Amino acid sequence: MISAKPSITKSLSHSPRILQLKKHIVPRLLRWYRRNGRELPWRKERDPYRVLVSEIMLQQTQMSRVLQKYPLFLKRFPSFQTLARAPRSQVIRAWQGMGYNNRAVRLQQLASTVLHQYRGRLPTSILELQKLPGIGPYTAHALACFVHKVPHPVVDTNVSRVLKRLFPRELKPTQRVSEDINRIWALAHALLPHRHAYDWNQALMDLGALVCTAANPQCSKCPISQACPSAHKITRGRVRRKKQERGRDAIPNRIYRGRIIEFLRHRTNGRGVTFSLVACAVKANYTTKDERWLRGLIRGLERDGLLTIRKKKGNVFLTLPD
DNA sequence: AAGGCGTGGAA
DNA sequence: TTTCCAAGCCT
Repeated sequence: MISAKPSITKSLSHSPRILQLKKHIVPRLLRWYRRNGRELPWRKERDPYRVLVSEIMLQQTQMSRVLQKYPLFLKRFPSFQTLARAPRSQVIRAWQGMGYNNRAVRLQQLASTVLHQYRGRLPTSILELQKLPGIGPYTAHALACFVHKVPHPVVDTNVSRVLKRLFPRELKPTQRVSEDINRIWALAHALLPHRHAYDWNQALMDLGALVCTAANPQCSKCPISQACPSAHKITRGRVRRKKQERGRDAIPNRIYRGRIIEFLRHRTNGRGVTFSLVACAVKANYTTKDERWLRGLIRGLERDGLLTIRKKKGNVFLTLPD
C-alpha cells in the first residue's frame, strides 16, 4: 500500500493553501462531473468481478479499446469461477487486441486465488488486494473505492497530471522518484472529500482525460482553472526521449512477443505449430542467426505462462497453454 | 530503481 | 511514413 508519511500527510491536510483550494475545487469539480462526466459501463456495475475486469483492462489501455472488448470478455467469462476454470488459451484469445497479454494470465491467476483462498470474495483491504497478481497501488485503491465504496484516493496518470498542475509548488519534482510519488498520494488523500470519494475520483480522472489532457489542455473549459497556477500556461507536453528498446531490425522485442502470441491465437490447432513456422511468420528474413534470439523470446513467453513448448521427435511445437 | 511488457488509432 | 501515446504492474 502506498502510505504517505504521517508528517507529510498532516502538513498537507493542515496547509492553508490546500484547505482553501479544496473548499473551492471540490464542489465545482463535482458539479462539472455531474454534467460532463462520461457514462461508462463499469460505473454502473455492482459485481466486484465485473469492476475488476474493467480496471485490469484499463491499465495503460485506451478507453475505446476497452469499451469494445469489455462486454465480450464478460459474456465469455461472467464470473470468477468461469474465468478460473477456463482453459488458459481461451482467456488469451479473448484478450486479443488488448495488448499487454501478461494481464490476461494474471487476471486468471487472480480469479483462481479469489476462488480458492477467499471463497470467491474479492478482498476488501488495500493490503490484501495489492498482494493479488496484477494489482498494484492504483488498482488496489480503485477497487477499494469503486467496489467496496471505501473512501480511498486513487492516483493514476490522469490524477497525477491534474494534481501536478494544480500544485506545482507542493509537487515540484525532487531527487527521488519514490518521494515524488509519496507526495502525490499524500496530496490526493488530503484533497479527498470522504462523503463523495467515488464521484470525486471519477471526476478527477474524467477531467484529466477530457480537459486537463497531457497535450493541448483545454483550460478555457476547465471548471477549476481559476484555482490553477498552471492555467493557460502549458505550452507543450514533455518531450522526453525514450531509450531505444532491445530488439531486431529496430523492432522492440515485445512487438515480436505480441506477434508470436497473435500467430498462435489463430494458427494453433491440436498439436500446435513448429518453431520454424512461427519464426517465418513473425520475422521477415528470418535466418539461423536469429535462432538464439527467438528461442530467448519464446522461453520468456513460456515463463510468463503465455505459451507451451512441446518437443516431439526432435522438433519443437508451440501452442497456447491449455 | 530502471527497464520490460502490446496494441492500433491519432497526430 | 514515422512517432507518440493510453485508468500500471512486475522484477
